[in-house]
Amino acid sequence: MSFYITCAIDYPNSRPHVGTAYEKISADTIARYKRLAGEDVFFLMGLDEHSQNVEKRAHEEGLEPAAFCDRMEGVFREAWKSVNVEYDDFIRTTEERHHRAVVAMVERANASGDLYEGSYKGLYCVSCEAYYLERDLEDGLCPIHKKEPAWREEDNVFFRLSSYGDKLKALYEEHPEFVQPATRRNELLALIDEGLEDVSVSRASSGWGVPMPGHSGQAVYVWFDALTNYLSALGFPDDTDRYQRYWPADVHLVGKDITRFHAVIWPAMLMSAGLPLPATIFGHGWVLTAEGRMSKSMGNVMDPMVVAEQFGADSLRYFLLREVRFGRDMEFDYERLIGRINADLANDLGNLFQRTLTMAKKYRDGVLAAPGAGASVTGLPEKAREVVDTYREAMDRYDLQGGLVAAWELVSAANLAIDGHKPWELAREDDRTAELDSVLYELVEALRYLMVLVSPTMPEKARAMAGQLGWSLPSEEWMLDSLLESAPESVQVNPGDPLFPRLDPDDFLDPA
RNA sequence: GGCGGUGUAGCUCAGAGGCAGAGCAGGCGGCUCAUAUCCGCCGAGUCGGGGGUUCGAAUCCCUCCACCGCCA
Repeated sequence: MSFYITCAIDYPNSRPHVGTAYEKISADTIARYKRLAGEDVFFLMGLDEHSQNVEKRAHEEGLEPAAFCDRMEGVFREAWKSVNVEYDDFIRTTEERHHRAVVAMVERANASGDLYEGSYKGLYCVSCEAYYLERDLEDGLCPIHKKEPAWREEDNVFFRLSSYGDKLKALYEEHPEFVQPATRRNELLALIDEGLEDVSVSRASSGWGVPMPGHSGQAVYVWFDALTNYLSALGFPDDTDRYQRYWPADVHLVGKDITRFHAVIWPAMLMSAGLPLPATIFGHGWVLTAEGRMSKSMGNVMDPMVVAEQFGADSLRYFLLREVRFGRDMEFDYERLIGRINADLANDLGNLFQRTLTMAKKYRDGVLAAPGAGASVTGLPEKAREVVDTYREAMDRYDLQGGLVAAWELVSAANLAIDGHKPWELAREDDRTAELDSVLYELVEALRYLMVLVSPTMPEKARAMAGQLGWSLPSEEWMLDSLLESAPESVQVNPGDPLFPRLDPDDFLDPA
């Protein structure tokens, strides 16, 4: 089975922040999980470069937009690398392959009779690249940028979104999973029920953008440009192998603020073009700070590279995914981050690894053989299988938090089993060596399961665990099914450095 | 203004007619393999307020308050 997952493409007019990274980390974790589950995964991200803000920013930097974007591509790629995000393709909307796809989508919509010329006039905020109604302004200013919008009137091309209401409604009803989480779906159903209005799909061109076919002086506006990236990365409009394998997408992962465009305009565009629809639009929550949403205009951004450097990329990833139910907003707070790292990673998981491997080393010189068939001594193998089921069930619903919670049930069970069986006592009793062998082996097996369950969220730490467990299978070959079927005959473990050192909050938090 | 959501322990939240729960934080105890870790025990919370239905309400109904989202 193939699995195609995309992120929103980002405006490169400023550096990515932790909020942007959250989306990529979530998508990366889903992609890695799907690979574990044995699926043929394609994971896409990229940049949305045709924005007037990008153009403006480039000129402020004294660069041509194209050169500026080339530079920002490096900045984004470096940021994603720093948080262990690995994608299969990186699409830029200024690429030739993308232009061809955009033109094809416009032509298809036109051939379906869904485009027409009209005139657009109103108050326009250049920063938002959007028109405002008088009543939506605050003291005559754009509510987001606090700038005065300018009166603008222009002839544009319009898309007949209004004629897709019934089809979208039917889509939502036949596929309740199309928009997730449910709260977003409810909002959009209400929106559709109120009646959709046609949308303008072109703008007067400054030369930066895809020229609107058949309308000189006009550039394709954001919908037909940006949304189409999901197709262009697959080679559309050519009938490529990639397109055949991966379209339609399984999930478009986007921020809750742009879920609407992905769940209304995008499927309408695809219907108009006669193309299959994606299975799910998932609207994730925002990363908030005490001052509100993390965003450039709030001036409260945190650089993911800096946070990853300070706390470890995988620890940051764990925190972001474990802290709240996926889909909801989360508050990014250093005290909480450190609390999670210490409680869950250092104390529970890290210490479990350390104590288990130390005992294996001390009592059996690190070499453990599989006990004969039969019921386990600790119950851990049975627990592990149960946890894997819960884990898969959660992850398949994109409940990334639930997957981690399930894995931690095994962590708890293993810590409990150690206290229950007291290997240090068994080691002193000559007639109980077989029991000690079994206990140690079952514990190490539990660690092997944990290594795999945790690998989508913490790929780097999973490799470190693999090293200590003497597990040499390359990460590409890690799969849940083979994990379940092939318990090793014997293992040779080597305790190493603590996986997650305990953090002292005083080292990170201001005494003030 | 319309639609929807939320309000439960110090904090974050789960529970959706049948004895108020989990994790974290805090307190006490136990263990010694371990990263001051792990294990166990410890909760006098008007379940936002008020009214109602019911043998029984965090849970269902009405109403009010506060906050949030979407739309206008």
